[in-house]
Amino acid sequence: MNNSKEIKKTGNIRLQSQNKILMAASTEFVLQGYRGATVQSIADRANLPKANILYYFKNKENIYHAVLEHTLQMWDEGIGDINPEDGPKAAIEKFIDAKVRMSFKHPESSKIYAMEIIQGAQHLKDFARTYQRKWVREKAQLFQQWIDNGEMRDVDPVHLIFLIWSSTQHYADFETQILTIMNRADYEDEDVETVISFLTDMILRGCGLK
Amino acid sequence: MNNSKEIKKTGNIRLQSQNKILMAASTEFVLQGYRGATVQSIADRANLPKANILYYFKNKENIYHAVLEHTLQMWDEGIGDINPEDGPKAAIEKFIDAKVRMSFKHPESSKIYAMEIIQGAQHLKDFARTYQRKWVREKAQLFQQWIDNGEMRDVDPVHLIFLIWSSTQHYADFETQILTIMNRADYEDEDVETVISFLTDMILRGCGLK
DNA sequence: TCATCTGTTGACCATATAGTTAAGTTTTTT
DNA sequence: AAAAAACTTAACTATATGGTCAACAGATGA
Repeated sequence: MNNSKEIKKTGNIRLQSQNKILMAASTEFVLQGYRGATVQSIADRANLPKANILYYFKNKENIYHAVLEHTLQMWDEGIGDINPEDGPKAAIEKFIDAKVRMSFKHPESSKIYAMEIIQGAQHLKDFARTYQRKWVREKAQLFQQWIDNGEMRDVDPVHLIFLIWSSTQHYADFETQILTIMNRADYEDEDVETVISFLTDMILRGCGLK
Repeated sequence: MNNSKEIKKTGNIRLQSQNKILMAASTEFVLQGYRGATVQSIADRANLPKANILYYFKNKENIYHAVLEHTLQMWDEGIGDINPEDGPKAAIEKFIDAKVRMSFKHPESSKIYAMEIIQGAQHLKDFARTYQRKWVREKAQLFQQWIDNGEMRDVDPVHLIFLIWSSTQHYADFETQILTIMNRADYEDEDVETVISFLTDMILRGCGLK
C-alpha cells in the first residue's frame, strides 16, 4: 500500500508533466507543423524549461510520436462502430453522430491527422495499410450486404465511407475557414446538433433511407 | 519587333526559372510544410543553386506568397460558377463536376490550401473574410431562392456548400490515405468519373433533386 | 542520517539554415 | 565593339535549433 502510493505519486508527476507537454506539443504541431514547432516553443507553451521537455521525451521526434499515438487513439475511439444488427439507417446515424462529435470535441487531433495524411502519411502509412484498410473493407462488406438485401440503395460503400469521413472531419480541419465565413468567433453547442442533423439527413436520403 | 522579341526572350527565362522554382517549392511545401521546406531543398528539386533561387525571390516567404497566389488562382478558376439560370440541379452538377476535376488535376494546390487553413489561415484570413465569405453568401442566397420557389428541398445552403467542398477536396487532400485503402498506386482517369457520379447522385438526392 | 532514485535546469555545442556578397558569365543594348 | 544589364554561383555569415551535460534539488527508503 505504502509502496503503491509512492509509485502512484511519482507516476502522477510524470504523467502530469508528460500530459502538459503533449498538449502544448499538439498545439504547436498544428500551428507550425513538425519542423516549425521548436522544442523551445513547446517548452514555452508548457511553461517548462527546454531541458525538462527533453528529460521526459528523448527528442522532438519522440514527442511527435506520442502526439500521433494519442491522435490515433482518438481516431479509434471516435470512429463509432458499425454493427450488423443496427441495420443501415441506425448504423449510418451512429457513425455520423460519433464522427461529428469527435470533430467538434477534438479538432486538434483531426488536424494533426489531416496534416500527416496531406504530407504523405510518412508516419501513418502502416496504420492505413493494415488497420484502416481492414476496417474499411469490413464495413464496406457490411454495407454491401445491406444493399444486396435491398435494405438500402446501391451506392458504393467505400465512397460512402469517404463521404462521411470528409464531410464530418471538415468541421474540425477547416474550423478557421468555416467560422470566418459564418462570421463567428467560436462554435456553439447547437452547431454540433445542426451539423449532425444536416449530414444525417443528406446522407440517409442519398442512401435511400429516408 | 526586335525589341518585343528580346523582351519576350528575357521574360521567358525569368518566367521559366520562376515557374520551375514555384513547382519545386509547391512540392516541398506540401511534403515538408513551410518551415520544413528549406531553400536548399527547393533549389535541389528545381536543379538550381540556392543563390539563384534567392535571386528570383528575395526570400523564402516571398516564394511561399507566390505559391499561395497561384493556389488561390486555381481555387478561383476551379470553383465553377453557380448560375441562377441553371436551376438547382444543373448548378449542383456543374459545381461538383468542377470541384472534383480540380481536385484530381491539381491536388497540390488543394493540399497547400488545406494546410494553410488547418494551421489557422495566417496568410489567407483576408481572402476568406472578404472574397470567400461574399461568394458563399451569394450562392447561399441563390440556393435559398430555389428552396423558396419549391425547386429543391429545404436544406441549409451554407452547409450544403461545405458538404460539396469537403467531399470533393477530400480526394485531393487525402489522396495518400484513399489510395492506400483502395490498395492502388495512383488514381486513374475513370476514378474522376466514378467520384463525380457518386457524389452528384448522393447530393442531388439529398437535395430532393433525383 | 545516509544513499538512491527521480526530477530540474542553466550552460554549452555542433549543425543546419536563411540570407548576403562579391566575383564572375552571358545576354542585350547602343 | 563597348557598355550596361541580367543572370549565375561559390563562399561566407549570423542566427536558430536539436540535443547533451553536469551540477543541483527533492523525495523515498533503509
